[in-house]
Amino acid sequence: MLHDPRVRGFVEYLRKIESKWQRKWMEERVFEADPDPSKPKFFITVAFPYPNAPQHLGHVRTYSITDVHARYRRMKGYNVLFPMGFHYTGTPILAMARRIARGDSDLVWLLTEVYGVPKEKLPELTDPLKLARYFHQEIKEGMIRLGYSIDWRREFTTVDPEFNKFIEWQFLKLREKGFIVSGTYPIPYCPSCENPVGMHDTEDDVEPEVAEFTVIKFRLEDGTVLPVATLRPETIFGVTNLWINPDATYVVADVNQERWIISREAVEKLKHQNYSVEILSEVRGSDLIGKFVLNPVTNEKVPVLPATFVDPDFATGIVMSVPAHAPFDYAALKDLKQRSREVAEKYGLPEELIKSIEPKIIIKVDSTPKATAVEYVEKYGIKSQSEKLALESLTREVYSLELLRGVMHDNTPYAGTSVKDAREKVKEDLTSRGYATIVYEIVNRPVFCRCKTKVIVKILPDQWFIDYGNEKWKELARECLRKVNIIPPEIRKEFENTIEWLRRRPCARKRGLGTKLPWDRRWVIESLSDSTIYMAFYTIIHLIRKNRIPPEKLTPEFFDYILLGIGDVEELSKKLGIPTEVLEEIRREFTYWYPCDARHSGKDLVPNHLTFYLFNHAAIFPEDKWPRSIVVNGWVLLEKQKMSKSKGNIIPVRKALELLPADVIRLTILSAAELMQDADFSLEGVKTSIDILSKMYTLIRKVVEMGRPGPVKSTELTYCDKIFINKVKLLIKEIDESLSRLRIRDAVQKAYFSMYNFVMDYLSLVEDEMSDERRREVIKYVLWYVIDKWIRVIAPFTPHIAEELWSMIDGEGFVSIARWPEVRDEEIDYSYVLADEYIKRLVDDISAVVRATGKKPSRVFIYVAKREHLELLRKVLHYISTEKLSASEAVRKVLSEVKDRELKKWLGERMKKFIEYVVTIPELMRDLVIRGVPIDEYSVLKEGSKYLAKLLHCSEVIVYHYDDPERYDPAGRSKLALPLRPAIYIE
RNA sequence: GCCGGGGUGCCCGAGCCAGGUCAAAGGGGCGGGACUUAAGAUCCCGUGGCGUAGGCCUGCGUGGGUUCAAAUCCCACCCCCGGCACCA
Repeated sequence: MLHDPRVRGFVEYLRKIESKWQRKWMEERVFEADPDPSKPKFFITVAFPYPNAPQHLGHVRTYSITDVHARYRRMKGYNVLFPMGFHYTGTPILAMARRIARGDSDLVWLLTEVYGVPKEKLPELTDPLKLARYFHQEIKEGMIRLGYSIDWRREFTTVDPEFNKFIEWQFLKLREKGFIVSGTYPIPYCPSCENPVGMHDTEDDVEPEVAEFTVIKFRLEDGTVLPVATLRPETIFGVTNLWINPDATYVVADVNQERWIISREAVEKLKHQNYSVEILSEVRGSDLIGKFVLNPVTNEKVPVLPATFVDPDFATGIVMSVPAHAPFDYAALKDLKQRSREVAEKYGLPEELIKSIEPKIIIKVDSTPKATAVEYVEKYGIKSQSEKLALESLTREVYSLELLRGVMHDNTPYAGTSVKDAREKVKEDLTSRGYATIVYEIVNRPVFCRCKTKVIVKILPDQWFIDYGNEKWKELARECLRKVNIIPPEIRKEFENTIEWLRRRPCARKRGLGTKLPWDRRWVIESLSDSTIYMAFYTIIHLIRKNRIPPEKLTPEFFDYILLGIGDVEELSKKLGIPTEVLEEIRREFTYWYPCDARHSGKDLVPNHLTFYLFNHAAIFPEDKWPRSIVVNGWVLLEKQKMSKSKGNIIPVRKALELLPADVIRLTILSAAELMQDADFSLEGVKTSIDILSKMYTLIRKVVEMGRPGPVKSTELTYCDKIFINKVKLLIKEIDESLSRLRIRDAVQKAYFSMYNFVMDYLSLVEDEMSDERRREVIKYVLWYVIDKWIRVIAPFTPHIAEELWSMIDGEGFVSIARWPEVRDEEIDYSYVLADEYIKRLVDDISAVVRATGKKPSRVFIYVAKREHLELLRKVLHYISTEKLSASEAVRKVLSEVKDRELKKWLGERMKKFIEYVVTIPELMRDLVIRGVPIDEYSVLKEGSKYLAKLLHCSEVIVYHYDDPERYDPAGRSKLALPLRPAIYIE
């Protein structure tokens, strides 16, 4: 398609004009916005890019939608500020640079082959900051070349010293309010890399799942602790014995001043979880078999028995056995009983002891005490503890069954308590009394780090958290959410849920770029935490720079005054040595622009960034500075496929721009889907976009070449002209409505495709009138009227071609800042809209007849009903819509009201037909009729008979009143005429 | 598991929140026609079934229900996609 020379030519043409207009916008500072109290302001922002790699089409969507929104508002008369910054904060930039330094071949391939980074640039990109700057520039260039209407004077990065001071202020504020807390935090960790591991750092991208285990201290007679790890502490009441792997190696160790026996593998893990562990000696698992331990809760003495399913690499390597409620335990017990003699001999135990162990039921399910595990194991015919997979799945089933429907049995102190509650209570009770402690373990283990080391859990001490779990803060966030307009409304629920989910969240790390915690400089504020109120910074940074205010003067008092209006200007001025005018100017700029009227982002940021955005605004700013609206959009697919690095099906912005003009890229993405849906970027779509742009361009050019129209009197307009003009007006109004709700795809469809079709339809109807000189002038007038509006309407979507066309019609200034062609409802003459609907429907009907009969029409006769009949219809429709009557009730009611005998008879004869017909009138037509929009069927068709003939491909259309005595009506069809539905005869 | 979103004709995709020309917008593909030396582009017609007069029948994941009337409302079920955090 792109090889077609004509397409190629048009594409080249577009590219040429695009750089031209981009240059002009820049030169004339069209998008630089300063406070202007005479205009309503609109401050629009979008999640800033993270420059650890170039951008691809997925990013283009969010920014393009934002740009359309910005441009639309600008044309609607708002003073629009659309700024952009760059997010350097965090570790991915470091990781990227390190991987390049290591010569990671996958990454090198991705960068050079997919993203088109020149090979010779790579060495430079091993420096994180240079890497960020490099991609920053590339991304910025892409944005400029895509025609985004950004005020670049306000650009900043999150490592700028001025920004650091701003974030310091934010964190001091949060801390003042008690929203920053410190504590410990368990995290998946690679002991070899000495780093936390997330999904991206593991082999096969597995997300390591950390779970909290309760470790209950059973004790030998000498007080040595055998710690057993469990997810179900409430089952402590059903313990019959402990399990130890006889073949594993255990150690006796000093753990936090107690003597513990744990598996050798557990030693390192405990150390990473802040236990002090000192190994005293080693023992074999088998040496522990047969010993008795004391259950700290029930004070029962239970034996230690051997089980092969016990994994020494899991938690402490010791397990408590609850055969009634744990399938593994029951299976192991069964195994043991089967070879009780052998085992007894081997470990010197009384065989009776083994034989005497029976599952102890401690949980009721649906009010019946049940040995759930026993039931399941028997039901599924599990033969031995070595059937690991089956037992794991049974464990899950038992777990959820008992969690959901289980209640503690009468033989426990928690009788009647649900399993769910009992679990918490027992845990709480045991830990507070020192009978238990907490150990974390990776539950989906083994998970391996990319370096092949097994991932473990580490507890980070003294971690700093943002406490999104704080109930008071949550209430503020909920309030903030209630006040904000969410587009599209469907995702509001997700925000609501997120607010409820959120708990405290680590907000600082030891590595990465960013701002240091002001009260503890070892920590760097993490990226999702320094990006929550930065929109405010856009409003002031350019002034900080213009006035050459050094970062050290950007004290908390400075921001308190600028952003919150706290403090005395004179005093502050004296203290900082900044003139009061300057301080006041900056304060004014902030108060003019803030709050943010629209915040855009992809839907991935709803459960984190966007929700944090609400939280932080609610915490720091007064209500009048809270966000006004949030706009969320879906992904971009490539030929229906999800874009992914591994598939290599990523189209970087740079490459897209090499192939296609910006307007085409924009239009393709914008028209592919409505906001929340995934937009498929396909060759097909590209083709369609180029196609419609070129058709539109050719058409408008043709109109322009006809020359400017001279003066035309409104009386010279024909019925057809007026229909066309009013249809266009209505269309523009609809586009406006769609755009105001950001139904961009719908707006695009209408602005390009519907508009083009309207114009083409009109042209085909009037083309043969062009020979008449006067008529030609009028048509030109109509067309110029329409293209003037048309060009404005497409400007938000494809601004470059719009500017070019605008200059072709000698539009004033830039179309980018021209007025939107506002259409007030009063300006639309709906009688023409109704007439158009009427004609369309009639044509449809006639075509249906033609099709059904197979006749080729030469003459078409049309018989129209009378005005009084239309009035009857109007009444019926009115009753249906206002009094909620059924069609038949409404018709009957109207019939009863008719005084005129003729009319009554007319309706009476047609009752059944009329009722059936009423229901079938399309919505738009129905509304227009109810509103009393006038239409004279006879004159509409009379005036339009020539056009009708054209539309129907027949030689003549003859219109009669249905009761015209002179009418030609061989088939007697005229009596079938109903209001707005004339009778037809074809020959 | 928890929480969200969704299942529409050959395909993509509107419509469903405010039930009524909804056989279901708009594309795409396919078939036919016009134009052309031809192809492409463009335009017209058709695209569930039946029908020689604007009609009828079947239909919007499955099964029920409410209603004069349901793709649209209610209930149950099945299936698909996304998020679940310290990662930007």
